[in-house]
Amino acid sequence: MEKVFNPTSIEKSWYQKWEDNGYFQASGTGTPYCIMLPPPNVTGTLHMGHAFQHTIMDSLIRYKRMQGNNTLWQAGTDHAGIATQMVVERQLIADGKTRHDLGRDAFIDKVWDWKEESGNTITKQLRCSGASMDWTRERFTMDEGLSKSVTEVFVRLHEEGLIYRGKRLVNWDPVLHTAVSDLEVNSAEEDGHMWSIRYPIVGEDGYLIVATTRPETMLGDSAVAVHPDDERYKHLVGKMIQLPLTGREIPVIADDYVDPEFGTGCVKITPAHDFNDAEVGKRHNLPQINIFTIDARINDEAPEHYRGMGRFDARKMIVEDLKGEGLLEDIKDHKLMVPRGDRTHAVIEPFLTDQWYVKAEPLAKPAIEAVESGKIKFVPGNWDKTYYEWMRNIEDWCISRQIWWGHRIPAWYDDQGNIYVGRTEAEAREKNNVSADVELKQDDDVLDTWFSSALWPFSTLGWPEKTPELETFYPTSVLVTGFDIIFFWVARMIMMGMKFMDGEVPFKEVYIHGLVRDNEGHKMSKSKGNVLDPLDLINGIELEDLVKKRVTGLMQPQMAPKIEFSTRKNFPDGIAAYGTDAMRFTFASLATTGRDIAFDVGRVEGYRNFCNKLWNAARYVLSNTEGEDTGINSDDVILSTADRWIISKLQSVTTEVQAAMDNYRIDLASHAIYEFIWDEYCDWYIELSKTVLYNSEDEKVLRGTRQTLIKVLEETLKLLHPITPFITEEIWQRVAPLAGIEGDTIMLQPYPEFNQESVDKEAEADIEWVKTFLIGIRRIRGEMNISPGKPLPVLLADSSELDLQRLETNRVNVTKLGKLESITILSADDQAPESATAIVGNMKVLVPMAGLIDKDAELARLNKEKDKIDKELAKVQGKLNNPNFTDRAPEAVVNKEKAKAEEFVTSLKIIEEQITKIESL
RNA sequence: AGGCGCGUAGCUCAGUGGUAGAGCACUACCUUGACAUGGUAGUGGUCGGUGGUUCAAUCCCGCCCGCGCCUACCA
Repeated sequence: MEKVFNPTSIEKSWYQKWEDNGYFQASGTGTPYCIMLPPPNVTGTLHMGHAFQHTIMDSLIRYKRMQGNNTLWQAGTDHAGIATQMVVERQLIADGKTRHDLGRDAFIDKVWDWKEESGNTITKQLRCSGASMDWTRERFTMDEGLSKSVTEVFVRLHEEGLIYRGKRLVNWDPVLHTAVSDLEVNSAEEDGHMWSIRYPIVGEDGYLIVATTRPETMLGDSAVAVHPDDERYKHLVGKMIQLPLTGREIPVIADDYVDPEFGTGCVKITPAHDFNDAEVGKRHNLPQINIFTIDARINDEAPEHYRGMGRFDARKMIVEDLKGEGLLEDIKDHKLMVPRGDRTHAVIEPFLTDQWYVKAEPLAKPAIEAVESGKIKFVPGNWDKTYYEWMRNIEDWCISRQIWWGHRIPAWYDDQGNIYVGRTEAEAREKNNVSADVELKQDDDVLDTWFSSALWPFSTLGWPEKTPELETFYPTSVLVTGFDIIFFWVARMIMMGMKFMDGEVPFKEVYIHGLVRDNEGHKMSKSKGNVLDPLDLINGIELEDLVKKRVTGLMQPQMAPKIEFSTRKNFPDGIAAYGTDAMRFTFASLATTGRDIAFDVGRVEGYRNFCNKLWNAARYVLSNTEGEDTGINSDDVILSTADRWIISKLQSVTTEVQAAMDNYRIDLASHAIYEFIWDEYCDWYIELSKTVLYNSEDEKVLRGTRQTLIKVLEETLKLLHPITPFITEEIWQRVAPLAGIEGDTIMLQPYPEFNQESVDKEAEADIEWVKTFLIGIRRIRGEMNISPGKPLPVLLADSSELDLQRLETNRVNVTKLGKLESITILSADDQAPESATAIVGNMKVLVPMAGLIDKDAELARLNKEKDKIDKELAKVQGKLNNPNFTDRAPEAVVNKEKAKAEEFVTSLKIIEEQITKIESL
């Protein structure tokens, strides 16, 4: 083995081997365990969020697989309608073309080409992250089977009246020329103005003043509303208003919607361009006057000289014109919430169109109950509140999109505009008795991408067919996803799953993880220039390449210098090739529930070092066992105390890791293994094993230590494998034969189980004694500035039988590891020389000071120790002197405190004696 | 406006009703035959503030301060 762990050379080949050998496929035996991969955008690339999420899922899947479950990790990608179409359209624009130049069929061909070309990027990158998903079952939301599911669901919902077509206001993206759902609109506060406009009253001299943030919509006003109880305007209700600039007359109406306290208490009502106004309009039978084209330009409903103008230009002109007519009361600066499309960032326009909707409430009801009843559990639990909040106030879902890339809506129209829905055109005709000579035209629209995503848990398993996979793996075990798509995806999967799988939930648990942010807690984004690419953490990147990557293709090129500066500052040496395992371990250790993670590259480095530590431990083990007699298949061995101790400790860590994994606490699992490997196995056990391997001549003892080194390492590798698959496989391949284990891969080995028989409390206590002894010596060395290599004579005073017994079994250990020259046992009568002291229980470990130790330094050391114990003792005694405590606290707690007090008193006594002794020198 | 969450060492974060922990960073010493991507020892915290419950609160409850997110919004 190489001296230094080199991830690149290790990781190369394993994934291919695993995949080629079919290790990722469900075994067909054991309890079914299934995770659905949240399908990434087929034309996308891997980002930190994926890497984080996939680390969690892969750790769970590998863990469950090793435990003997029938595990399926369902792979696949999403067609991501709008996002993908935009990418291809952008490519066309580069050639000076639009999709309309190509026509629908040619354009869709082009998108498929692009999907083929780039679609493998994401799946290749997924493989780099070690994700053990079943590629043989890979699905795409627009492949044949899934498209069939989509049609089936649409038709069935339509038959039940749960999908309908309606004309109403939608969120319209004037750049994309499509409707989008509420969820695809993000509102944010922006600076704007509030214009107050005078609306003359017909037949009177006065006017009403209305305030608006969107003066251009006045062209579509149908009324002015006041509050019914507003005394100021009561007399005007029913009168008419001369709507400026249009020549139209509109009524004054009374409606509770108006807040009399706000502004003048008069509101212009524009039912075709505002969601609230539409409601008011409905109540008062007001006409909806649409004044916009699909580009949000003024249409022919408006006075001629505004026609064709963009909405923002029209706004300017209208304000000017009002000013010219003396109808502009005033203009104030005003902050308002501006809705923008999440893809285009264009201001979304409430727009009157015909769209398809899913009636949400009947579907939401059982979906709410599924969570209330505990059939679906959120982890962490508090996310159910978010879910309920959304589901209980759910609005009908607009599912039609006026784009080309997606599942075309299975509805046909005749020339009278009648609608016929069917799985095919033929079925649509048949069901509705439409004869063959009537010409039908299919709806041009496609479905919202999330419509097909909502079916993912059962469509990928073969629904509507009753496949064995569906039978076996539905309901799936856990869904791992970010809170940002609870509404987009999780809620809709639950609704659709309950609906089409006979009330069965799509998954039993939903593990919600946080967002991956940069090391300062900021959201990673191209425009901020703080994006990390998981592949760069794995493979490394030179500074210059990193800078280049971050500053090219910026929407705001003026940010480039700032980004370059911070990049050079944060990564002066670029990024080292830390490897997949180190990256995964980092994500695992940060995977605490319910919290975003601030990703610090320093952590990755630390865990790369951990990999190196493990690597070198393995190197030590192998170099001392390969070609040696390990007695692996014989009982003719003697286990040392240290052997029995580490085996016992292995049981604890196994329990701890399993408990953590079972509770989705991958962070705790990774910490437990980290500590075991570094702090127990490497720091203590390997060091203790050296005293055997380098000194013992007893073959049985040697065999015992050799086989313990091997066996514990082998088990530890298995414990760790779900988190860091590559390094564990690489080492395991060398270690397993020595451990007498057959198998082609660590992946399919049984996961370690707690074994009561291996628990050895006596050995644990013995090694604790050794540790205390050695730490005491090291402290004296460290604080007295005694060189680590200098052999020390040591005296033991007040030693008990047990101490002496432990000394005998561990004499070599303490001598070698403590670099002791000699150990002398003092009897009660012996006069101890002036010494530095360490305390092991009731025993004093003395290092004579002659020529070694500085008096003042030792006094300082002792006094520091004394202060510490004084404080602790005072605390404990305070408790014990409080009758409330001794009376009311549980006996066990009181006894514990008493024991502590005794211990402190003893230690204090020893230390005080020492202080007196040394002071008198 | 409503909801959720966070505030623990310089930084990033665990944690527990009963002596505050880790990684990184920092200080000193050490190239000892797995590993300097290392070893040994050490520095560092009134656990945001304030009341309450309790024998005992960093942990449970109330209020306050600061920060973040989500949902819905008054033209």
